[in-house]
Amino acid sequence: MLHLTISQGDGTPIYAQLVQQIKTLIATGRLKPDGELPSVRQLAQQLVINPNTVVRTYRELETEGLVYKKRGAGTFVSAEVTPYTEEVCREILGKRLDVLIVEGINMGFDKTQLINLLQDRWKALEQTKQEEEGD
Amino acid sequence: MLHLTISQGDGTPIYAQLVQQIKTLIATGRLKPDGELPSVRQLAQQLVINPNTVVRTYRELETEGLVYKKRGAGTFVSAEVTPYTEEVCREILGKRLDVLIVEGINMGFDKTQLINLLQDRWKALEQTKQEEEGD
DNA sequence: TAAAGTGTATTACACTATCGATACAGTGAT
DNA sequence: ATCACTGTATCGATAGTGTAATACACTTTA
Repeated sequence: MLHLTISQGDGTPIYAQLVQQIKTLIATGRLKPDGELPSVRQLAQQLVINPNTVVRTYRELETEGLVYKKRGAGTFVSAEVTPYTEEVCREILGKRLDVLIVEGINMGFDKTQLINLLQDRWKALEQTKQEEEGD
Repeated sequence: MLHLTISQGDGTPIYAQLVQQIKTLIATGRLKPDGELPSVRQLAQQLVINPNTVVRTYRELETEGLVYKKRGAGTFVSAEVTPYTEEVCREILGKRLDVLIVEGINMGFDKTQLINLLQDRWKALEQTKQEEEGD
């Protein structure tokens, strides 16, 4: 059973929380390509939310090419990670980096500090992956 | 007069677009500490939007400590950039970096590529700053 | 003090997002 | 064919968001 949690009442929508968590699971390899995700109803029951909310989560992930669905069978992690060209990926990530950089500068960070932070976070993310694999 | 533009009809709210643009102007030094921003009414007229939308923009910026307001006088760029401790800043930026890293991994980027992208964008941002100063 | 500028507060309203209830449709094992 | 499982589609209640209209209060300048 997947480690998924939601915080109700928090401003962020349930489906968005789930999208982010599942993305992380995929990125860190805890959800393998062609691995099956919980069914819409099962996950809904597990989290005590409406099946439609799970549907929306999966649709969002499908739009980004991270999962594919087989009607009547289930929802699975995509083997090919992304439907975008590398050029488009650079553009998307670049724009998001821009606003992050601006925040950083306004908070008094310099380039080196930001890069260090990035490296720390990357390491931490891989760390959690290792620990999970110890299951 | 500030170079501010908005795209109506685009999903992103006007006030959010303005917040981001003004943040960039501050981060790149094109708006100097204690420099005065356009008045609520003036900017509203310039962009053909409601003054309240500008009010919201400025309030957002004030909450983050980037500007301060003098009732009856105007809105100004803060001298001290941020009201947060470095620890809190790291936390905020770190969380945002986490989701960006996950996106990056899912798009097939490795750590080096992401750092390179970060450096490129940082350089580009400083570039535009230089150009503006040539006015 | 008067005028003309500043930001503030209140109210209204259209629009959208979010989530739930419920009925439908495809798939696969028996 | 049937059953039990998948995902799908549609509708609606509700709350929240984004923007506007308009009247208010403070400051500065003359």
